[in-house]
Amino acid sequence: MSQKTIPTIRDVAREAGVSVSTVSRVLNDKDDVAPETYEKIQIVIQQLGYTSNLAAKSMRSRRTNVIGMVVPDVGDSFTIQVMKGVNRAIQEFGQDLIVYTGGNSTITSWPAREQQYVSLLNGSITDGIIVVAPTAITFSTAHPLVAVDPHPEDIEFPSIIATNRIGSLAAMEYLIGLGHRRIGFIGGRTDLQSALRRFQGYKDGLCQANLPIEEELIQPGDYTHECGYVGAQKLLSLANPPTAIFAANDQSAIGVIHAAQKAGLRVPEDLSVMGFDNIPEASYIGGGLTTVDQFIDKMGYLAVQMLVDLQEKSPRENYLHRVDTKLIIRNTCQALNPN
Amino acid sequence: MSQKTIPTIRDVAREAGVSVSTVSRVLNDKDDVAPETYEKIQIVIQQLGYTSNLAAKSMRSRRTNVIGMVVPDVGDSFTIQVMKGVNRAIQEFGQDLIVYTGGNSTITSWPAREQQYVSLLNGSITDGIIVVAPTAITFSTAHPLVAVDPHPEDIEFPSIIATNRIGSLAAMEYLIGLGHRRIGFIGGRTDLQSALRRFQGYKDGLCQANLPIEEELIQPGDYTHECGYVGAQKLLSLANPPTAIFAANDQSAIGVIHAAQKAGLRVPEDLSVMGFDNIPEASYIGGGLTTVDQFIDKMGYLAVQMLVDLQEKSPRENYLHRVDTKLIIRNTCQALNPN
DNA sequence: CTGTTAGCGCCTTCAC
DNA sequence: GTGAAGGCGCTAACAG
Repeated sequence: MSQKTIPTIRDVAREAGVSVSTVSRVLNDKDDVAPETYEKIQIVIQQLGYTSNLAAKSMRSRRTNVIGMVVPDVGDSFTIQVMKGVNRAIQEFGQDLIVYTGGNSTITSWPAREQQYVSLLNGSITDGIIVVAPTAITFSTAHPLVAVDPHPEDIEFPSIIATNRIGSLAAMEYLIGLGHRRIGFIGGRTDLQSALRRFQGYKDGLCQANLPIEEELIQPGDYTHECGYVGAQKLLSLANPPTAIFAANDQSAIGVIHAAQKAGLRVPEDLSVMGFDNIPEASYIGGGLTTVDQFIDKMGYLAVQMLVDLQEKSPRENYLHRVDTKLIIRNTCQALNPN
Repeated sequence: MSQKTIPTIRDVAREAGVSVSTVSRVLNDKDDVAPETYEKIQIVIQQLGYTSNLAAKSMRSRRTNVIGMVVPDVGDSFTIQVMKGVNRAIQEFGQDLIVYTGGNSTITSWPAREQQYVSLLNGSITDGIIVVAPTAITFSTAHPLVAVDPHPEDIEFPSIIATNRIGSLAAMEYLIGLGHRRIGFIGGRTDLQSALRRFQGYKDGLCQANLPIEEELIQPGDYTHECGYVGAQKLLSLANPPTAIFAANDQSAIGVIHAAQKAGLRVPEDLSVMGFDNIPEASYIGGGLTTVDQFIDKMGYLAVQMLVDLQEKSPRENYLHRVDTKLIIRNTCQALNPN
């Protein structure tokens, strides 16, 4: 808050005794500027503390080297993981990053606002944009766009998706391999693709082993700690309770563990618990939560990479990028002891 | 990616058979526009999927209702906590949020880039800005700016700081109250104000109890898990090892616990461990990490509140806002058993 | 090498 | 109530 008035390119020009365009040239390393002129202008820029106005700049020029990101909520753990990967990538690629989120929850629905934010940023401030968990089915933008974990099936933009079903299936195979036959499931937010596919993996896993899908073993959820806690309580109070519980994400798996502890059950001796996500906390829970890593941060990293690719080259064929999942075996699952 | 060409205000005007200025008026709910004209324009906007260009818009008008945030790293846990609070606040205040971080680590130093980002955003795209853990000592901006946990002492802008020293002192009083006399310390990043003040609290705590400050009990650190691990190993291999270790943040406290486990020590039976921050993971570590909550998210929330205040009213007196810390007693500290 | 001339898309006077 | 003109700060031709 030193100077109350922000210097413009014109101030620099006047001070340096040159024209605005010359200043613009040194600003963008364009054309050839006489070394002395260059020097002089640099000095003036320095002493005036001049910074080019992003708004004005991006209105005229093509490349801004700023990548945009539209997220539903900067506090969400999935989003945060993605951001970490994105952060890593922008440093590597020498880009700047703008994360946009709207708190202005007026009339419009989220899909509509999503689209609004995209066209707000992309092509004006940013020259490429990442949308996290988009629910909109189409975006109107002239600049590259990459979606991370999109909700709709029939999207028409490049996107990065996790192999949720496969990871979930692997988890089930592991549990079944340990001898578990009654496996409870805590669902995720049904409005998210990821949750649906994890659920599918659960069912496929049972099917594959010729085990029945029992309604009473399936609890709805919403990816929160609480739903895991509540769901587990219900499952554990069943006449014939499950010997293992598979939660659609780590957050709810933690809830399950807490519910088990509350009920006096030991994990994994009395109950095996499987999560999904491998969030940072996971390695600390009850000696290490067995879970499925879906490398969320890698998704963010890849998104940036795709964007940069898209900017350089023209659209490639490979529009859908799958990120592998991996079963992380820790200490919350154990073989069913035959009693 | 439906339409390849983005509609401008002019397209809307032409389509609706009015002038640009009229469209601008309905866009901003300015003046009086004939209801029918208003209606018609709204419809055209809808069907064209028009969104006003942020860059152009913010270049002309005063209020954008967008709050900016400049952060060193969107992946950093402190930053994330702050963002959570900010996110909560913007929803409440009906603002949008732009988080800016630069990966373009070219020539310039971080303080310089910090300043650059601020003037880049503020006044052009945003009409108020939050800088997290700024290291710059001054900013040139005409619009409100609030700093969260600033590094320098002699800042001249409104800021929100945690009462690090007091919280740290409380932690020490607690440990000493439990009977500990040899208390190890794992330091934090010395370039951060917070770390310095936590260290001060450690020393003050010892002083206050007439205990000596012993160099060998103090390990340098950098707020990482690893430094906690390494530091603890050194402390525990001392001829006369400490009975308690106070780490400058939770992350390193977790490292301490891991080192203790590795060394076959039980926490808290054989070693008490105290953290600082109360990050989400904290409640899961070893039955719950005893730590000091500095309500980081609250700092973010307050920052937004101050900003909005600053925008409405003129500068107030209360430029420095302290956020309380609170000792969170969990299960990693216990009374020294006299053996 | 450098200055001049046009705008980018939008908002804001000022007329009508 | 509405349109026309001017300009925000900047970059991209085009002249010199």
